[in-house]
Amino acid sequence: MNIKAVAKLAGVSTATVSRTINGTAKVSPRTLERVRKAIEELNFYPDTNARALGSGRSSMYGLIISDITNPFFPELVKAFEDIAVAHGQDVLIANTNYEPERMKLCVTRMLQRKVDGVAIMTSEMDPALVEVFSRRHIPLVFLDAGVPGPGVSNVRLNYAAGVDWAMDHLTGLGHTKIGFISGPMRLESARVRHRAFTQAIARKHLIQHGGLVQEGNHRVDGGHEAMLRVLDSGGHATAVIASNDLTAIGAMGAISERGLRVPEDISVIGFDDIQLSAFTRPPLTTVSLPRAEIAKLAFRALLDAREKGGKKPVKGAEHTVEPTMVLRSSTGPAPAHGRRR
Amino acid sequence: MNIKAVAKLAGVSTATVSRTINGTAKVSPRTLERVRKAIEELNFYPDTNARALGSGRSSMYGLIISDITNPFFPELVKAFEDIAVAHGQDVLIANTNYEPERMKLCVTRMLQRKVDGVAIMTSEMDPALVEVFSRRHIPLVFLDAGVPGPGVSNVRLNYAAGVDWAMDHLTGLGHTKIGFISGPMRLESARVRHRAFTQAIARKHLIQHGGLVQEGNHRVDGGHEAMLRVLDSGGHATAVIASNDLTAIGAMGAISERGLRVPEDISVIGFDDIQLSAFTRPPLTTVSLPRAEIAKLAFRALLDAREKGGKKPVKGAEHTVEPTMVLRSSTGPAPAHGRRR
DNA sequence: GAGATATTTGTAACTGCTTACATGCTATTG
DNA sequence: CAATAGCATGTAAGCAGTTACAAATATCTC
Repeated sequence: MNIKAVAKLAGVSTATVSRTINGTAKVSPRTLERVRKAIEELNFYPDTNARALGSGRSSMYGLIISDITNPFFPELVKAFEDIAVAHGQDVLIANTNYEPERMKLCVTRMLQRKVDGVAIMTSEMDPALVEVFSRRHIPLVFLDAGVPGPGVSNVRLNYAAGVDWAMDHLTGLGHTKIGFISGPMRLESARVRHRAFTQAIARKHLIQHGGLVQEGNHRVDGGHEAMLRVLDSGGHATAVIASNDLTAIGAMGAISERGLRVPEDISVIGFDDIQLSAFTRPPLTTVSLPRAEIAKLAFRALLDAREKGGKKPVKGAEHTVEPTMVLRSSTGPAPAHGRRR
Repeated sequence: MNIKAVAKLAGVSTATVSRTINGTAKVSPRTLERVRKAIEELNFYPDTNARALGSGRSSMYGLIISDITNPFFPELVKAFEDIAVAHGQDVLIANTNYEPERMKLCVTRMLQRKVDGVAIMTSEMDPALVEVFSRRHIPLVFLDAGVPGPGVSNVRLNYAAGVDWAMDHLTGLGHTKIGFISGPMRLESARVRHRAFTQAIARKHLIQHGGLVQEGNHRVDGGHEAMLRVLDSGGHATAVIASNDLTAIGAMGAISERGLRVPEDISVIGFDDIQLSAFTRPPLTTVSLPRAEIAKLAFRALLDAREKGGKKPVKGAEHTVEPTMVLRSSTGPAPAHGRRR
């Protein structure tokens, strides 16, 4: 079952069949109808591999993430895939497992499959790899990393706005001793968030005890341990902002382990709004990063780079995604007389 | 950069290069070395699309799941992908979104890409689709669905053993009024679990109040509502088994909403052991379905079908995965004088 | 109605790799 | 040492499409 059979049945050449399938050139209504019917009758669909070989376009986008097991990603992946499928594209997903080493493998896989573009939604990025893709005119889009260049776009998260929002919320509730649990500081993305926090503190003219800022690892266990350090630091925190929801969940565990209550003794704010955060006890107040929108913008950036660019790569776009605040029950008024010990 | 360039540099034919890359035929050590060096020097890697076209094998497996956003799947997907990548294969993931209609689209995508096999880890299965694949000699593996046939394997979950385990645990703690929250009964997989529960009840000679079994939807909200119905049924449950962890989480929410405590008033057991279940309050006792093992068996089944089968499809295998009990803190002794109201 | 122009269709080269078959070369054997 | 077998390699025909270019047909203009 191939294009030749269709051509024969329709009484046209294979070129005409190809053209009607792809719409790459005008086909007269009469032949179009005949070809359509032949395709229908034979239940034909083209071999994507042959198509890719012939045209140089694989109809496939690469999507590189850290770890699908991290609850931040599934929604992103799904949204991306939905859009891609709607555009007749497939998606090749690759996990780096947070290992820069494994990133190379991911890149190789993408190159071998001749993907039409790659969304790199992780921070483990080696600038040398950008080169590899741009040399082959493969559009790239990053999540909050690097700078747009020829064929390279970026979806920026307005992290600072999210942090400001969280801070306003907390100070509005009377909190002044506010802790922060960062992600692993070796990641640029974690440093950005950390910086946003310290700037917000400065803007609010709050004095900051050193122990109120601790490093986590973006996972539950790291949040747990970091929170214990915050509690033991003598900073008398009445509120904590965690740089993602998993960290916040770990922090809440640590807090209740110490016999304190959320939010009566300590308020907690997370980041991301993973599904789970609606079902913790208490439900987590968090700054939502809209994954569907990120996916949409990322996909569009890749698509545009191809369409506008043609052969020559066009300057990539930069979009900014605004987070939104999701108020649930893990935040409340600062305790009247400071935190009980 | 193609195989011809390598052949030229190494001073051999393209056939020889192909053979050294794929190890499909003996190549003398001397030429092998020369070709290796040429490949290295040119930093060559073959175009997968061309390879697929030429050989008929795409080095790609399909993985059909319901919804990557369901916490059951990420670990499964990741394990499957890890193994596939280790075998030099890629994975094409498709979500059905629980819609049988969308399943067709998934299947078409798989066929167009000429996948070497498909793991169908979802219940929305139309037997007609099996035909589509088997006609093309594409191996299939199901998760707890259908029967093995030519080229069709199955990874079976010993759900009954898991339910028995949960029941033993609860009766051992003195519980006699045990509720069950099922998945959506239109799914075969949910019916299997439901059946396992009623059989276990019978085996234990427990009398069963009708209201103790309620239908959920495998999601948190369904568990929440179903649990409210259990509480209102007059069945005086002191323990509940949920057919997955999300359901159990919803149930715990409903319980505490009613001013009851887990596990002092009601014990709760989940199924799956999703990551999250370790971080609920209290941490959830659950029956773990080892996703990594499922993935491993599924992949192996597909691989074996190809290797053993050659052209003619070989009878598929059936493997059984045994769940294990994960004891955490959501289960405890039955309240001494029945449940307080 | 001839010539110019635009539109539709066909021809065939090309994509990069695999592989059946042919060929040449080196051991083996009686 | 000729005949034979076995091994390594080359030749070239696929695989199933796409697309540049040529050819054929239709439409328009004066």
